[in-house]
Amino acid sequence: MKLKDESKRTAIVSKTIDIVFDKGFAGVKMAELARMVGVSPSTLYVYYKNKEDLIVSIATTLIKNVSSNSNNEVKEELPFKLKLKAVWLYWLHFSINHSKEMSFLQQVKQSPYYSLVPSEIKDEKAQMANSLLDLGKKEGLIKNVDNEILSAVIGSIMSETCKMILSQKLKLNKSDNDMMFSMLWDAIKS
Amino acid sequence: MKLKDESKRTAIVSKTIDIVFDKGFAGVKMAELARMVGVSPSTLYVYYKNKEDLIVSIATTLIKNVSSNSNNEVKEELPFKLKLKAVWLYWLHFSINHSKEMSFLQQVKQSPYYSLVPSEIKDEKAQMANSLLDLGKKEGLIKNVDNEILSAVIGSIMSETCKMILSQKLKLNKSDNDMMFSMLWDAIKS
Amino acid sequence: MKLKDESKRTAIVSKTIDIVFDKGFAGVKMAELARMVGVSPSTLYVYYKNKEDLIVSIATTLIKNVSSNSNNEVKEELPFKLKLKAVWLYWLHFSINHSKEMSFLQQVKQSPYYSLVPSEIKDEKAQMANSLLDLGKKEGLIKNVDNEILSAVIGSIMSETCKMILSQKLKLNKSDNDMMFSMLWDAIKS
Amino acid sequence: MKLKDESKRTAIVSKTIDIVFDKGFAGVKMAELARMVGVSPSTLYVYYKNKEDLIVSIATTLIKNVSSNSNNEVKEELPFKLKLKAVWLYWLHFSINHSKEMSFLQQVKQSPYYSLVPSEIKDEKAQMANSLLDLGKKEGLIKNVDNEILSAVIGSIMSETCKMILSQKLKLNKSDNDMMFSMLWDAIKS
DNA sequence: CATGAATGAGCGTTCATTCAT
DNA sequence: TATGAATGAACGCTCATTCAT
Repeated sequence: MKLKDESKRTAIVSKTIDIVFDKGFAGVKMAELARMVGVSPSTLYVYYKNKEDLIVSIATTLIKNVSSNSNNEVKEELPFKLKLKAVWLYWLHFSINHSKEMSFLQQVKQSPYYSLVPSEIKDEKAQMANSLLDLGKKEGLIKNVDNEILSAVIGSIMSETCKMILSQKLKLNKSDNDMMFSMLWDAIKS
Repeated sequence: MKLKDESKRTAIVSKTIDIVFDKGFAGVKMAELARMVGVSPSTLYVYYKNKEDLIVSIATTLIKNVSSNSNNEVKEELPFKLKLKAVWLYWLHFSINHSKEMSFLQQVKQSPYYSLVPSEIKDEKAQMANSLLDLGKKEGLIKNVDNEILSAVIGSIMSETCKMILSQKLKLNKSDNDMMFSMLWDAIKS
Repeated sequence: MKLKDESKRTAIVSKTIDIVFDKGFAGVKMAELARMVGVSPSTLYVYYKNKEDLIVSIATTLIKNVSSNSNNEVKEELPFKLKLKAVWLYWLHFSINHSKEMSFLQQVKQSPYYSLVPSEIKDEKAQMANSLLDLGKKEGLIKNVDNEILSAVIGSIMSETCKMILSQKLKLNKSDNDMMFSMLWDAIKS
Repeated sequence: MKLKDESKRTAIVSKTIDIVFDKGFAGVKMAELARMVGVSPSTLYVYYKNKEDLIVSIATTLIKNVSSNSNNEVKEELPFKLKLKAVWLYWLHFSINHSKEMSFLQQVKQSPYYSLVPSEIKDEKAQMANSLLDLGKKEGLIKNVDNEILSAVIGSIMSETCKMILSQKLKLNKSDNDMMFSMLWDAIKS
C-alpha cells in the first residue's frame, strides 16, 4: 500500500499559488498544474474534489493560518498606538514575505470562490480587528466610526503600501514605514 | 431590428461592461455577448479584432472619457481643501453613477489586459492628480510625500468608500461624505 | 452566411441510431459519432445541446413518427379481429423495416432517458391502443381485462415475434404470421 | 479465513446487483462499489479479473442457481395444465422475490456481456422448458409450435406479469394470477 | 490477501474564431 | 457589412486498472 505523500499536497498548493500569482485563476489549468507538480492530472483529483475545491481549500487554509499567526502579536503592555503599529508592522512584513499567498487571498476575495469559503473562517480576522479597534475607541484615541469602515480604510492603505513596496516605490525601512503609518494613524485618530 | 453602426458599437460596449460587472472577463463569452446585443458572433469581429481588442478598446475609451470629464471640476476660486473636496465629491458621484464602468476599469487594472492599454492614456489621470496635489503642497497644507503615494492612498480610500456605498454600508449623504472625507483629509494633511 | 444543412441533422440521427443498435447508449462517443458523420465534434453541439439532448430528441421524434404513421391503418369496415390483425401486421412490418429505430426506442424505454421524453408524446400510442381494445371489448370479443395489461401482453408477443423474425427463427410469411397472430388472439379473446 | 473470503465475495455480488438494479451496468463504478462493500478498489481485483469478469461471473452464477432451483418444482402426479401452472407460479414468486437478480439477468441478456456467458450454462433453462413443453405436446394439449417460440411467448408474458406486479398494476393474489395464467394458457393451448 | 495512492486513456463539452455566403 | 454554421484546440474531469507496500 502506497502511503499518501503529504509533501505532494504541499507541492500542489505551492504551484497553484504560483500560477494564480502569475496568471490568475483562469490561468490554472489542471493539466499544466499537474505537470508542474510532477504528477498525473488525475492525481490532483485524489487530493481535491475538483478545481473549485482546490482553490477554496487553499484559500481556507491560508485564511486560517493568517488569522492564527497574527493572534499573538498584540503585546498587552503597549499603549494603543504602539500596539496598532506593531500589528501594522507585523502584517506588512507578513504580507511582503508571503506576497503570493496574499495575492491569492486578495484574488479569492473578489471572485465567486470567496462565497464558498466557510463563513466562520472569514469572520476570524474581522473579530480580531474589532477587538483592537474597540480598545482604541474606549480610550478615545480613534474616531467613533463603524469598525467595518475603519477596517476597510486601514486595510486599503496597508494593501497600497504593500503594492508600493513590492513595486519598489517604497522601502521596508523605518522612515517609509513611519510615514505610511502616520498617514494611517492620522486618518483614524480622533 | 437593425441598429446603426455606431449604436451597434455602443450596444456591444454596454453589454460587455454589464457582463464584466456580473461575471468578470472570463464571463464574457463572445457568442453570448452577441446574442445579448442582438447580432451574430461574427459581427463582433467586424468591430473588434478579437476579444482582447474588445476589452482593451473599451478600457482605453473609458479611461479617456473619465479623464476628460473630471478636468473641468476644479474651481479656481476655492481654497485648497474645498477644491479637493469638490474633486472628491465629483469622483464619488461619478463612480457611483458609473459603477459598472468603474468596476470594469478596476478589473482591467489588475488583469493582463492593462499592459495593453497605451501608456500615454494611463498617464492622464496621474497628471491631473499631480497638479492638484502640488498645489496643496505649495500651500503647505498636505504632507510632503510623493504624489504617487498620496494618490494611492486617496484612491484606495475613495475606492473603499464607493464599495461601501454600493453595498449600502454607507449612504451618499452629507454626514457620511463628510466623515469619509475627513478621514481622507486627516491622512494627507500636514 | 452558411446555410444550415438539414441533411447533416439527418446524418447525425442516422449514425446515432446505428451506434445505439450496435453498442448501446454508452457506445455513443461524441467524437466517434462526429467522425462517422464527417463533422467536427463541436458541430454536434450546434444541433443538439448535449448527448442527452441528442438521444432524447431522437427518441421523441421517433415516437412521434411511429404514432402518426400507424394512425391510418385501422380500416373502419373490417370486423374487429381483422382490424386487429391489420394493425398487428402493419406493426410487424414496420418494426422489421425499422428494426434499428425500434431497438433504439426499446433501449430508451428502459433507460433514464425515457423520463425526459415529454409525457404527452409517450401517451399517444397508449391512446390508440386503448380505442382499439375498447372496441373489441364492446363487441364482447376480447377478455374484459385492463387495457394496460392487454397492451403489455400484445406488445410483448409482438416484440418477441420481431426478435425471432430478425434472428430468422420465424419468417415474415403468411403461415408464420398466422401462427403468431393466433397465439396473440387466443391469449386475449374471450 | 476461507469463510471471511466468501462472505466478502457475497457482499461484492450483492452490492453489484443492487447497483445494476438502480443504475444499470454503466452505473457500476469499481471505486464506488468497493466503498459500498467496505473494501479497497484493488481488493475487487483479487476476486475478479476485471469489471467484465465481475459481471459475467455474477450472471453465470445467477443463471446456474435459477436453473437448479426450478428443477424440483414439477410434481409428476399433476395433470399437465396444473403442472405448468405450478411452474408458472413458482417462477412468478421466484422472480418477484428475486427481482433485483432477475433484473440483472435481463439486463445482461440484452448487453454484450451475455455473449461471454458460457453457452452450456445458457442452455440449461431451455432444456428444462423443452421437456415440459414436449410433455404438453405429446398429450395434444398445446399448439404444435417450435418450443423456442412457445418459450419466448411464455417468457415474455411472465416477464410482463412480473413488471406489472412490481409496479403494482397487478397483485400477487389468486384472481390476478388466474387471469394472467389464463391468457398464457389460451395463447399456447391447442 | 489486502490496501489506497496513482495513473493513462479517454470522455463530454466549451468557446474564440473563421468560413462561406 | 453582416451573417450563422462550423470548427480546432483546448479544458475539467472520470474511472477501470495497476503499483508499491
